[in-house]
Amino acid sequence: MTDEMPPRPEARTDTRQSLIDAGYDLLREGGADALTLRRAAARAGVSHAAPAHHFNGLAGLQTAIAARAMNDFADTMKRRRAAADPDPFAQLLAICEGYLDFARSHAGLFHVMFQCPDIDPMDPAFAAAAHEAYGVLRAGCAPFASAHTALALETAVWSMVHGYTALRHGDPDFPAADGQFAPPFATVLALLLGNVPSPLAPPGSEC
Amino acid sequence: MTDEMPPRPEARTDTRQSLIDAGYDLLREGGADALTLRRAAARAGVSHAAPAHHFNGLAGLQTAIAARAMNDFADTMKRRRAAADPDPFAQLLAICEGYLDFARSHAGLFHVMFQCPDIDPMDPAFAAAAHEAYGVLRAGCAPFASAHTALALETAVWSMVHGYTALRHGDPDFPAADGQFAPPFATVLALLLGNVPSPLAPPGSEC
DNA sequence: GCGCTGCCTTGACACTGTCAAGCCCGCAGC
DNA sequence: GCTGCGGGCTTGACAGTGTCAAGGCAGCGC
Repeated sequence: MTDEMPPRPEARTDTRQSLIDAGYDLLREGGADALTLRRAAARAGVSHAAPAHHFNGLAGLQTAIAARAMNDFADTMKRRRAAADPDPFAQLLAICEGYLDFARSHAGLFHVMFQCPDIDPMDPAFAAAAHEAYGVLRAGCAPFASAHTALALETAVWSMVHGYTALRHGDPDFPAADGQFAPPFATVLALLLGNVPSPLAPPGSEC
Repeated sequence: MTDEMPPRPEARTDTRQSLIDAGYDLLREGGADALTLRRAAARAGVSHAAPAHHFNGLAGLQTAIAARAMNDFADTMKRRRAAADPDPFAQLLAICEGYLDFARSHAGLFHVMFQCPDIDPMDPAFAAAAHEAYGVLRAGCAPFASAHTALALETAVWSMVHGYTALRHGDPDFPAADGQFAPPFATVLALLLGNVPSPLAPPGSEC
């Protein structure tokens, strides 16, 4: 049951949206385990079985919430970018820090978006939001890539920031597997970008 | 597994180990959602409440399983490395491919190891196994790093391979957020390593 | 022999997701 | 106007879950 026009779209989207909002808040306040169909229903003021009429079970609700969260995620990155120095490296770093920031302050949402084994990544709304978020990162990478390295560079940066985030459970001060603390992300990113063959390479590195 | 000696270590570790093995198999066969205290207990041939005497609830069992899985994970990487060309880049790439390989073929275990919000990453057995796994990757990175870039490079590679894996849900052929398919990991890794200031840099690049 | 200490079972509880049945209200047709 | 209908939602039930309390039972020290 997605967005194709049902008879009375308004009433329909009303409780549907309430359920998404309720679940969103549960995840934001209580972490990944706080989301429950029944809790979301109660908070939205409907009966415990109402969600089944709007979503394909728990996984469907999680997917819808993840789509909304992905939009906020993209907004967080954009906001950070807008507040940063116009220098390309600073811009991309700001985007990545928005990424880290969102993961740290919304661990529950982040988990549903990226680590929940049940959501449907092919869901149109989720895919569109993910595409939007990916676009922010892609745009940030563009100044560093030539045409034929663009995809690889985007993949490298996206993987790196995601891995950096996920491996420390959303907490940048979380020690790595060997007990050491990771260097700041800027250092890691510079290691990649400082050496990428680029039309706009940041201030010369050691070579 | 906790190493301090209880009165009858043998009997104790017997069912304890059975529970870990049962849970391990459940995850391997049925994915992340297949693990249940009761199912593990049934498969181990004990009552549904027995696990509570050996682990701190479900999270404790998950942690113990994750520790065992982490050991197998390290073994997978070592095995790949051993079968690879002695060239440093080939060695590190093989390690990373072991990483990807394990994630793809054991998605349930991978989820418990890295994406389960409930396990205790400070658990001694888990931490030791993670340290061991991290050591494999660290050793693979060593030829490319100078003393003062080592930590950053390890972090970069570990983050990159983890992110690359996680973002495609364990399936290397999973399209990225924008529907495109990611370049092979070797390309991405080369983007980082191909230019890292290194005592043993692979075939010269543009600088 | 006795008591004790751990391992484990049994039984119960609240909570979960999901299904089937039915209520209720707005709408189309007459 | 009334009737029939269909979708949104509720109610009620079910199996399955994690966790707790109580107790049985075996092995051990005394």
